[in-house]
Amino acid sequence: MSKGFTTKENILKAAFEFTSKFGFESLSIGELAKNVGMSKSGLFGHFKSKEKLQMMVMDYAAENFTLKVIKPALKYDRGIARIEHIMNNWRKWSSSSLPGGCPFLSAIVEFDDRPGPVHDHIKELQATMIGTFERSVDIAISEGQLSADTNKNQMAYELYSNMIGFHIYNRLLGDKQSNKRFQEFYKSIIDKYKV
Amino acid sequence: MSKGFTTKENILKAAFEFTSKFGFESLSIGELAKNVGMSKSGLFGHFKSKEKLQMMVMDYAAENFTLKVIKPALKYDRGIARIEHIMNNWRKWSSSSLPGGCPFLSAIVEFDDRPGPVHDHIKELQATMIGTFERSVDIAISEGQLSADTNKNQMAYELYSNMIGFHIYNRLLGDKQSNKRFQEFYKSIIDKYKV
DNA sequence: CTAAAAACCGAACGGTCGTGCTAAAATAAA
DNA sequence: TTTATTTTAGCACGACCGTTCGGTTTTTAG
Repeated sequence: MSKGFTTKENILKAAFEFTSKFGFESLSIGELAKNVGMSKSGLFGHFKSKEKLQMMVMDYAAENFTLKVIKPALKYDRGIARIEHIMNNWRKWSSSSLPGGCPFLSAIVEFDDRPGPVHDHIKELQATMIGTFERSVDIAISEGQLSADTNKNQMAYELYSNMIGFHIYNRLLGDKQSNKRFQEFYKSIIDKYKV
Repeated sequence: MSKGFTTKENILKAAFEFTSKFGFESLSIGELAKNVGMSKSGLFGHFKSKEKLQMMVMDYAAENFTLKVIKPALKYDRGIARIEHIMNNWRKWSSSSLPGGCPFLSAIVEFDDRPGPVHDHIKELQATMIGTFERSVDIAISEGQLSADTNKNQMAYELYSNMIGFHIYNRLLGDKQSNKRFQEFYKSIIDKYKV
């Protein structure tokens, strides 16, 4: 019960890092086995298919995201302060904590045209994630820090867009000013909805 | 001189559509050959490597983008009107003209961690594309429609982010309101910089 | 300590991958 | 029409893919 769990966790960690760098399509079982120092079939035994592996990697990434981005922000005051911490944790997560690019973004572009369980899984994870942002916006509204007629879905969309834009500017284009772009855009979004 | 060009164009068109749906990583020469009805080696002869093929598909996509998004907008007045047409053409291109997802976004996430000529190529193409937006912003400034202290790079970043956000909301999440989200965000960005 | 269960390995399977080679067919140039 | 050139097909290659199976080792439970 214990050994299996440990190695599975090791595998998922390695797979998470690999996926961050090279995407889900390139995540091969043989290569992964080599990375964690075990046989292909031994590794395969932990997941009954590659699809299951992919989905578990997504779950692992989601847990990592929650741990590094959401949870630390919950220590701060409800409202704008918490939103700001979420956004900054997110920015740091995607720019320095990850060994490569955002695995969610990889999953999104790789599976948005491939119907199946993996597609449904990443879609659900993203919906959940966005739901979290919407809830944090909602809290800021009920705390009276954002104007009462703020559309939480719209604002979450805007915050989300800024994040993805930053990620691309920072990672692909290597724009040294991407942090500044992100911050300035964030501020203008908040200002727009502030009371 | 003529026959080769024609078939090469056919191949690139099919590859473009395939890539839009399944990404560059999944673009295999055998599958592509099957799609255009010729042999694997016959197709391969047109491109001396898979990397060259990938880069040519990117060029094809860039031409398609220019043709469908940029060029039609040039018929409209310099300034905000032109920016608006670019953004709307872009939105339509990514949501209905393409058979699948945005091939540039695929290229970005698939190659941002793989150093090499393909990485450099997509990076250059994206920089050029963003440069085009920056120039259209610059025009609007010099026409006196946007305030003189508008940071064109920042504004282009914001327009770009909105576009990517829309693409993901629309394609992966299938959000019926993504068009509205996009339009509203666009308007607020323009308003912020308008004189 | 022993027996049951879980974990792991090595080999092999049918496929597909990108990429060469050679030769035939189709096209263009003369 | 003949010749030169380009285009295409067929075949083979080594490598890797996900997956299965049988057997060995290791871990757990009683």
